[in-house]
Amino acid sequence: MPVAKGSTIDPERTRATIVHAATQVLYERGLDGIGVAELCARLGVSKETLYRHFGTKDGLVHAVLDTRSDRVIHWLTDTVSSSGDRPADQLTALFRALQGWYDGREFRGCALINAAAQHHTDAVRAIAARHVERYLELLTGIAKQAGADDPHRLALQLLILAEGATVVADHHGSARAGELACRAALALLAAAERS
Amino acid sequence: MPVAKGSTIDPERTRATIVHAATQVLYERGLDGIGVAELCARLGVSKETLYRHFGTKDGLVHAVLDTRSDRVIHWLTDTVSSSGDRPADQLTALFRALQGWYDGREFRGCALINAAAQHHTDAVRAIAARHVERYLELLTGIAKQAGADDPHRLALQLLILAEGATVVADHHGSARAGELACRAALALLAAAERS
DNA sequence: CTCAGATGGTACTGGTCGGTTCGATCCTGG
DNA sequence: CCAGGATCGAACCGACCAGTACCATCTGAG
Repeated sequence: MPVAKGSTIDPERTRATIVHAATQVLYERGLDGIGVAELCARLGVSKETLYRHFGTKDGLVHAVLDTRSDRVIHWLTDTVSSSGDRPADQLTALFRALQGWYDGREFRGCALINAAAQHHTDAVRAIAARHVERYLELLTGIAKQAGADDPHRLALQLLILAEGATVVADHHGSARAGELACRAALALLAAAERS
Repeated sequence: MPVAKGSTIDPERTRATIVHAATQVLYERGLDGIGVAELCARLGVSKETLYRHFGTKDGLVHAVLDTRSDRVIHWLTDTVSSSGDRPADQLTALFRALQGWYDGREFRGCALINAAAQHHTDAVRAIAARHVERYLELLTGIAKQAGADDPHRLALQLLILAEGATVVADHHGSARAGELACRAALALLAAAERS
């Protein structure tokens, strides 16, 4: 069956489908933990199609990481923006969302940070750095809204807590990592608001 | 020159030398970023010697990670124990040491965490988990000495800060990650001591 | 002095992996 | 109905890599 069974020919959709499916597989197995052949088999796509859309395996990896970063940032942004105006509530919602992620069976740490550890190249590290930057912007917004005297400092501390909780949840398996990071975050927030 | 230039034949020493040199190279290049052939060339060792000592490349990797974990834990333990009895001073010394590490040109994040991201196998993950566990023990000692009502909770939060600072320092390049994590740690410590 | 063991150097192997190519088949716009 | 593009499946290639084998050479103990 040269063309996807019932689906119409639509390169954009094919590409999006590949990216979406590859995101899961590459997160689960690691960037180098699966070859292009097996990857294509999993995705139900021929190698030629994959290479026509992404050029190289690295091309696919970059596309996957870019869209993953987008999805994560949007997910967290939505979580925060739909939890009211109070910074404390926003942080609680954010860390609660993270905790839910940690509790999932497929949790394997932050895909972007992991990717940078695996492919220590400028391109991948740049994607990871940009992801962290956007994460920081989100937290800076909360810190500013809280009226912290040094919102950038507070935001960076919140970022440290969020990333640290992710690492600890991954390697210590503590189901409380998100909750404990949340408590710490609220304590820092309260201190910043008092001054 | 079949035997190392001036050095005596001493398998134990040879093994230790290989582990020491490989630790740096594998940290810098990544576990899969260098082949056995090039690795041996860098170490000034023949492949046969390497395989006689470690069996497989994985064997070398495990030995490297084990000793690296030992070194890091001892380094931090010494840093803490040589900074007096007050928990606040101990934490300050610990995070100051971390900040010094972050500032080094060769800094690439935590080697153990990175390794687990690269080789997502039971063996490597177990080494990383054990490393985190020992890290936590060190911090639990400080938390207990501080008289925290829930030392395990405080220790886990300190661990989150330490690991988070390492990640942020790696991917955000902030020279302040260690300092800001330290401030947050001291705030949590003070709160725990008050109650 | 001699011999066993440790080591270096080199060549080789079997397998895997990224990437290419080709022909056949199926959609879709005109 | 037809032409062009998208896709599949499979074969293929060159490179690289982990691991093995062999031998010459060196060290150190007795």
